[in-house]
Amino acid sequence: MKISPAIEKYILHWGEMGTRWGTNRTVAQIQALLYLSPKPLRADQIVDLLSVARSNVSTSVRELQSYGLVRMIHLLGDRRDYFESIDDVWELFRVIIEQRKQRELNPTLTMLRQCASEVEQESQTDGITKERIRNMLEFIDSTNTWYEKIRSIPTSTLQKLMKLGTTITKLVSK
Amino acid sequence: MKISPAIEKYILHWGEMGTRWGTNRTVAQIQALLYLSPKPLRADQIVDLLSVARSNVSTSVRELQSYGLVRMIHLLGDRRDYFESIDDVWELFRVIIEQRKQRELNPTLTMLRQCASEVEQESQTDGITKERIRNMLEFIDSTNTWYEKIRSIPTSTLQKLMKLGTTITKLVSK
DNA sequence: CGAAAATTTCTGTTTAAACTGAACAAAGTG
DNA sequence: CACTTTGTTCAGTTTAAACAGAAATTTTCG
Repeated sequence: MKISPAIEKYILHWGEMGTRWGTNRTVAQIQALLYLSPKPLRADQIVDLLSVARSNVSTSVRELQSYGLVRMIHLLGDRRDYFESIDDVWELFRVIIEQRKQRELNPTLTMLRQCASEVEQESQTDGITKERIRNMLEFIDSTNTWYEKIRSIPTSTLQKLMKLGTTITKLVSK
Repeated sequence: MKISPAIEKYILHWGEMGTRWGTNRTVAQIQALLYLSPKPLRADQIVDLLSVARSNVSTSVRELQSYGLVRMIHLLGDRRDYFESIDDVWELFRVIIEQRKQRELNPTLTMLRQCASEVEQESQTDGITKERIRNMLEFIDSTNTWYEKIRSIPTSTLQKLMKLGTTITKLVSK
């Protein structure tokens, strides 16, 4: 595998986006590379293609595996580790969303529940403040339960739902 | 306004989450503070409450205003600037999502379209790679048009839709 | 117009994370 | 069982962003 100009552009962009999505550049670049690669790649190949340190690849790949975005595989008669990314885009984003739920939504929900209950005892706290905490809790709680319903829906159904768009709103408009 | 233990917890948590959402700690903390505050606050009050430098408040508040999350207001006979956050949680998240669309989705879509067209000319690039770029483009394109349909739906309708959950899927299940 | 108040801009420092390279460990191979 | 290959861990360096404090600017008002 060689990096063509178009592929390079993809990988570089993905790396930048990665920093906005809670990982670092290298991790995102490796994911992009593995996603685009028609064959699984070895660590030393990633080193060559992306010009990063061997140790960096080792830790980055481990991170990607822990997210469930990348799998390690082996070939018969070859003891080196090969890596491949999930290639189904829907599955890819399911995994990412699931991770973000675990790391962001759940802790926030816990915090808000604590705050909401603690703040009720605080007589010095303004009623508006208390209401806003309740509102935020309710909102995060809604998105959470919504997501928990949505995540089990098969990809094909989700695709159809997205195509529907605003057609559904007629059902609940009144 | 004083910072009670519960409010402090909220603000600190929000600050941490902010770093995962593309801004820095101070910006997120200020937004949290303004959201919880029953009255608009001045820069010097924010300095006291959060223990950050005046200059830091100045730039952070500007950033929040540029996002459209915070408004500057004035009181009669008082030339100092007061700041308040959007207090409707749904509106809050609409604005955040809109920003992220501008900063992440749109540029990615542009990049993918370029890549998809460029890569077609590259005879050295594997067919699988080309297909994966097309798939990613299609996916991002779908989420984009889906969002553009969704964003104009009034909050009340969205709330009802979210409550529906998986009930809708029956409509498209076959 | 000049002083005081309020805010912004700028420069240097701090901080946290990413990254490298070397040392180390483990796993085959002749 | 030495030697090579492969992969991991660790300590130190680099880098980029956040932040503080001072200086500069703007605004207001007597």
